[in-house]
Amino acid sequence: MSAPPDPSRPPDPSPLPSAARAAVTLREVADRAGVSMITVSRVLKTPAQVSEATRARVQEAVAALGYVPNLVAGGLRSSRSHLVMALVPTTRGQLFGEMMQSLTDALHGRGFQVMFGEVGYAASREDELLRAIVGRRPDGIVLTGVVHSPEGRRLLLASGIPVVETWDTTPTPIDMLVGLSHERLGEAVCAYLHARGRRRLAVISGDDERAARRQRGFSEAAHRLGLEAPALQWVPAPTSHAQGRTGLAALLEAAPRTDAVFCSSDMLALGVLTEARTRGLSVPGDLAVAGFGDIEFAATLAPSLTTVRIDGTRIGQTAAAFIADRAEGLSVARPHVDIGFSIVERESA
Amino acid sequence: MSAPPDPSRPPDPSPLPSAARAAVTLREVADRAGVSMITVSRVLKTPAQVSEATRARVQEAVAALGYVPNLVAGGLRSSRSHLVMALVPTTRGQLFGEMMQSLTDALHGRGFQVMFGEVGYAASREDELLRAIVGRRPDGIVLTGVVHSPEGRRLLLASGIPVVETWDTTPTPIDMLVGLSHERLGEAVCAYLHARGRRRLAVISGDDERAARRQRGFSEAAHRLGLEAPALQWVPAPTSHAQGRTGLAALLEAAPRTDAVFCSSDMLALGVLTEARTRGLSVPGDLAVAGFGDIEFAATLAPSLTTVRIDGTRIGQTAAAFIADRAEGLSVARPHVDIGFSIVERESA
DNA sequence: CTGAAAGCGCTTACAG
DNA sequence: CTGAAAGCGCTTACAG
Repeated sequence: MSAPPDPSRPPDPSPLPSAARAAVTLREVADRAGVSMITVSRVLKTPAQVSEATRARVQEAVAALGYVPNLVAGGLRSSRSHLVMALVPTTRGQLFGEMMQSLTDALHGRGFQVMFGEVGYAASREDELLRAIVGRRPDGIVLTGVVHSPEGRRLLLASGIPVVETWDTTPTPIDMLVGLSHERLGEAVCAYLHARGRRRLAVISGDDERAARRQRGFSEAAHRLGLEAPALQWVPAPTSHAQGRTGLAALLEAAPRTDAVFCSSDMLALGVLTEARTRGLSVPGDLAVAGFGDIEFAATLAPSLTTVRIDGTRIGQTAAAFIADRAEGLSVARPHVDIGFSIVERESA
Repeated sequence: MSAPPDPSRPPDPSPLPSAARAAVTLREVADRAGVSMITVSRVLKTPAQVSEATRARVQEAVAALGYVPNLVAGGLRSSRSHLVMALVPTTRGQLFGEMMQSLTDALHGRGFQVMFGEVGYAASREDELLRAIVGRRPDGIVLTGVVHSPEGRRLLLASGIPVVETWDTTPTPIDMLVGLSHERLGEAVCAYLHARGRRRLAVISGDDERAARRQRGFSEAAHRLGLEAPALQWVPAPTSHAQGRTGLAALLEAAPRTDAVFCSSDMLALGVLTEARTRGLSVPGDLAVAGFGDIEFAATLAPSLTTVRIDGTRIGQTAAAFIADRAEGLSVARPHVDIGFSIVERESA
C-alpha cells in the first residue's frame, strides 16, 4: 500500500534567481554605519572596545542589512576556523552516536562548530577524504579508529592540525589518542564466559578491523584457557539484525553444541536472541549471548543483554578537550588515553 | 567488571610543536618548480592546459613538498566551496542514516563534500546553528524538517544559498523541498488498522513535531471512522526501546482493551513487542503493532514488524540533485517533491 | 602555453 | 576609541 504524491501542495512559488544576489559584506555595513570595516568587526567580536554610540549605529546597520559575517574569509585571515571535523565509519548504527553528541556539545561550549563526515568501513576512500578535510584547514580533526595508510599519516602529520584518533589504540598514534584495546576486550569477554562455565564458544563478527581485533583477543584467550578454537562466523560490516539470525543459524549448523556466542555488535546479538527464541533455545540456559556496544535497547530486552560498554561520552569529551586545548595553544599533558571498557552483566550471559 | 587503562602503551612520543609550522602554500610550490602560482593552480585543476614538461616539474614539487591546496582560500576567491552542509536532529537513531549515506554518495559523485551537523530535537539552538552554517557560505544546505522561526527563514532566504527542506512538507517552503505529509501518513495507518478489524486504537509517540503530526492525522482519521479517540502516550524524543516498554505498560493501564498500537518509531515498536511478550500478549492476536521508519531489524524480528517506510535513499538523492543542479547554475524544474510513503505489511499488524 | 595584477572578505598589526 | 594599510592563499580576468 502506498500513497501517491499529492500534487496539490505545496504550491511552487516563483523561482528564485538562479544566480543568487551576492551576500552583504562588512564593507556595506561599514558604509551604512559611517565607520570603517575594522570598527564593524570589533562591534561583532569585541564590543567592549567600541563606544556605545558607535556600537548602536553599527548594530542597527547589521540588523537592517541582515549581515552574516563570512567565517571563511575571517578564518583565512586569522587562520582560526573554529571548525572541527570528525570522521565516523557510519552514522547508521547507534554505536558512535554518544560520542558524536558529546563531541558536539563539548566543543560547542568551547566556541567550536563540529561537522561530521561519513567514511564507510571500506578504507579505500579514506586518503581522498583526509585530503579534502585537511584542505579545509579545520582547527582539529577527530578520527574514528587509527590511520594505517602511510599517505594518510603523512598528510595529517604534515598538516600540523591537531588530530585525535579514537576508539582504538596503536603504538604509533599520529598525534593524540583516546581509545582502548579491542584485543584485551575480547580476552575479557572470553574469560567472563569461561568463568560462568561456558566451554564451547563461538563468535559472530563483523569484518571491520576493530571487530576482528576483538575476535582475535577472544580466540587467543580461549586457546590459553585450553578450550577448543571458537567457531567463527564473519559477516560484512556494518552489522545487522538479519545477520545475527542467519549467523546463528549457520553457526549451529557448523558447531551445534555451541553454548556461548560473542557478537561484535548489539544489533547482531539482538538477531541472535530472535533466532534462538524462534528455535526454542533458551537464553542463557542453552546459549549465552554477549554483545558489544551497550546500545540503548540492551538493558530493556527480555532477556536483557550482557554486553560490553565503551564510554562514548567520555571519548567525545576527552577528544573535545584535547582539540580545544591545542587550538588555544595549551599543551596536552597526557595526550594518549586508554579509556578501557566494562562488561555489563545482564541476563543473557 | 572493568579493565584498568594499560599504562604501558601507547608510549607518549615527543610532543608536537604547539604552534604547528605553517602549511605549504602555492607560492612555495611555484618557486620550487620555477613557474608562476597560476601555473601550479592549472596543473591541479585543468592539467590539459599545461605542457607536459611543466606539468611534470610542478607535480614533482607538489609531491616533494606534500602540498595540500587550501580549499578555504580557493573557495573565497571563486565563491564555490564545493561543500554542502546538512543538519539532522540526531545521529543516534537509524532513521536518517539512509538519507545521510545517499546524500553523501550522490553529492560526492558531483564533486561536493558533505558534512553533517547534529541539531537535537529542541529547536532552541537552531537559529544560532543556521547562522554558523550560513557564515561558512556552503554551496548548499540540506535541512531535516521545515524551518519555522522567522529569523531562521530570513537568514536562509537572504543568504541566497540553495536550501532543501526534507522529511516534511509545508505550503511555504524556503526554497526546495523533498518531503511527505505526516498527517496523511497517520491517516493511512489508521485506515490500515481499521480495515483489519481493529477498533480500539492507541498511539505511543515521541514529542517531536513530525511524530505529533502523524499522531494528529491518525486520531482525526479515527474520528472520521467513528472510532473512539485513540489513547495517547507521549514520550520525549528521541524515542527508545525502554519507552516502548513503559509506554505500553502505561497504555494498558489507561486503556486495557486496546487492540492496536501505532508507534512513532520502530524502536518504540520493538519495545512494545518486548513488553507484550513478557506479559503473555500475542502479537498480532491480542495486539496489533505498527511502527515507523522500517529500520533494518523490522523485517527480521519475530513477529516481523509492520511499519511505514520512507525512502530515505530517494530523499538523499533528490536533495543532492537539487543542490548540485542549482550550484551549477541549472534551474530545478520541479523543486517541490512529495515522495510519499508506503505501509509495509508484515506479521505484527 | 604561461604570467602579472587584482581581488575574494575578512583580521592583524600598527598608528594615532 | 577609531582607522588606513597590508595580507591570509588562492582564482579570475586579462594579456601575450
